[in-house]
Amino acid sequence: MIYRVIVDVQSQDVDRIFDYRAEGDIPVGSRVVVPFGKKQIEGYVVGTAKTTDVPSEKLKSICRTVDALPAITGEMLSIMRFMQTRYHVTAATALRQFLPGEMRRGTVKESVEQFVRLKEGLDATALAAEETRSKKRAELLLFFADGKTEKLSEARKRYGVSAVNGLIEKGYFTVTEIQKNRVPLSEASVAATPVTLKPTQEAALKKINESKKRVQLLFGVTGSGKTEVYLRLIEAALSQGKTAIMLVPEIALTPQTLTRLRSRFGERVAILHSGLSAGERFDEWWRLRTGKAVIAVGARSAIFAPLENLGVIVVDEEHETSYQSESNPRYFTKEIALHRAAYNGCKLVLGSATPAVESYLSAQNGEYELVEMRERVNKRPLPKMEIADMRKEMRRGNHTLFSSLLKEHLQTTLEEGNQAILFLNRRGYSSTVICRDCGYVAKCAHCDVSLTYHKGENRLKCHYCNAQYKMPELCPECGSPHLKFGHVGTERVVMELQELFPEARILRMDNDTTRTKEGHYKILKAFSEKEADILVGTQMIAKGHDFPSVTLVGVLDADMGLHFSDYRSGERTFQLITQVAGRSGRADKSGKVILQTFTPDNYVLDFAGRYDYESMAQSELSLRRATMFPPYARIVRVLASGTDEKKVVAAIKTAYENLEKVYAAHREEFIFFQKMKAPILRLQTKFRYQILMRIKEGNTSLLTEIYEAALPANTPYVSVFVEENPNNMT
DNA sequence: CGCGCGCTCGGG
DNA sequence: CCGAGCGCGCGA
Repeated sequence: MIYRVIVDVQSQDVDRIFDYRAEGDIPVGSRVVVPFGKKQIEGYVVGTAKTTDVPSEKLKSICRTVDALPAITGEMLSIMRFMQTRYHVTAATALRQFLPGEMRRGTVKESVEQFVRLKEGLDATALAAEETRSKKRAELLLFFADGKTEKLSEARKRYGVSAVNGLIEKGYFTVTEIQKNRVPLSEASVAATPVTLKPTQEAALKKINESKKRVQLLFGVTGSGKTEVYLRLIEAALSQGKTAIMLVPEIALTPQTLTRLRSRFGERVAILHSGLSAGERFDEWWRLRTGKAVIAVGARSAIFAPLENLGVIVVDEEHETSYQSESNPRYFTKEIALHRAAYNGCKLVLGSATPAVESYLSAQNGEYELVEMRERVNKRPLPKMEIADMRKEMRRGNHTLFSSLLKEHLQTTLEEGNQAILFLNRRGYSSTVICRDCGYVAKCAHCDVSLTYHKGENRLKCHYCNAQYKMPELCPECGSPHLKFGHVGTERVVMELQELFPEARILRMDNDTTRTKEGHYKILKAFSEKEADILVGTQMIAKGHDFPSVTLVGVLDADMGLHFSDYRSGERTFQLITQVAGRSGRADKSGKVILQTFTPDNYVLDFAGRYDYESMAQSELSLRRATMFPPYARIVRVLASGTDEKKVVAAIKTAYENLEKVYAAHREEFIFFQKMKAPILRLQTKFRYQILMRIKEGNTSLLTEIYEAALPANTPYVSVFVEENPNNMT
């Protein structure tokens, strides 16, 4: 029998099928070891054949299969083909998404922790004296002289692998294995609390179930109880013997979400996300692949969960940009979800309080079913928003970060024993350090960006590559001591806030305070247990947390982002404000939101202040239709990046020459076509040049031509790739 | 003249 | 991606 094999090498050069022969019967989807060139490598059987064009002297035999059960299902092969044509990634790259990394590396043993100790009755001191040839061995023996037990990995780290293994071989040590418990959050398996559905939830469920459409856009205001609708849909799928995937954006992967699922579905839920240890990830994957778990929950990559017979796919907070992968393989999670839904004949449910306008348009077109939930579960009105005009504040002589309106409300909130959240989308103390005398700006040595001052550590940090520098006392250019700080960050907000309210207990939550494992969770827990009065944070505090005592939300710079030239900035600002506002007045207390801005009459703020999503969407869509931006056009960016600027320029030139031919042949399909430096020329020591295009929407063959023109410009020194509607244009 | 590195090519 | 084969440039 001839087996058709994809070798597990992520390179365009070997992205084709290789034929092998083998005795016996190897199921399609099996991982196999095959001879390839001089070496043996892993591959995937993607098909069989009776004959082959390969001359028989070249044809080699499969060495062996790797797993007891084929790792790759028929559906995965179908997704693989989809990804190959849609995103022009290699088959191996696509297939890798389906397997936990530790499975490919064969390091799955991690669940077992090995320990060593000296064998009983041995005299370590005497043995050490005999080890005259190796100092390491002698030290090692003395370390264990008191009979202590240590992790094998730790002993190897301290005394070297060869010394430890040598003495184990000599029989001086006993090695024991302890099985680690790896079911994450297993303690949360509480019995389900039956919830009665509110009429709006009931109606939404009914509409989804009766709809003939594949994609359901569940548009529900914050607090309308979308999660319960998801749970019911999942429940219904399970009762039909089917499986389910629920995706949440990275940041919303809070223990709350997981606990809720676990408490309803217990051990049938498997969690797939980056926070798990290698062993945990493998175990969860295996439980799904073998059918022990039937619900996969996780961020973007969980769309590749090894489930068969899907009954529903849920994408929560569907507007979140984290559903778009920004590194290889670059894919759109919702497109893959749609492919899976179609393959399984099940529904794809996209949920949001502020859908992406693209999705909203699809709903208006009738492509998606629009399911609305306009009422909050607690029947409370959405918190009232007030706009604080910071220009007036300035004129009145208030040069602080806080408007008088916000100060007043903070005061009363604190007096009433309630909590407040202040939102500012910039971390650190100050985002720029400028010399008043010569205009010098502190810049990163590896990136073309200015450095952010972090007062706590008294250091300058690059937010793009994490490089750190010490804060100069004098200007490095002219020696002036007059260094001033530019834009304010969260760290400075906390300091000024503390001066204003010396009694208040303030917590800060941003990338700096959540760096440690579980730091994120700890801060949220502390705040929800009322260990603090005010929470100051960036983006990450905006998502789906439920703090019953929060009655005030302040957005310190509501117009930030509106000044970026990104075509989505208006929509994003609206989404962010709506989401932060949703943190206020969740339980029985009514809430208040204050938007501080220098542009109070901006239409986006006006729509946001009135929670008028439809008007925002209509106005955004007509603007984008007029200016030919997504969803009416597609932005395609070809980026070349590498450390050698000359080579990068050469590569972008090659790509440009190829693309010019495509442009010439389809001029009427292009709205824009230009070669240029990337907005940030250098990032993490790599130079970046780009070709920016905008093409009319809906021409997939043109898109293919663009990929095929651009990708051959790749070299070993310059990576050239294609991005569609990129989230950030740095 | 010899070696080393960098580029090209093939892998079933 | 990785190793083999080969050509060219530099150093002894």
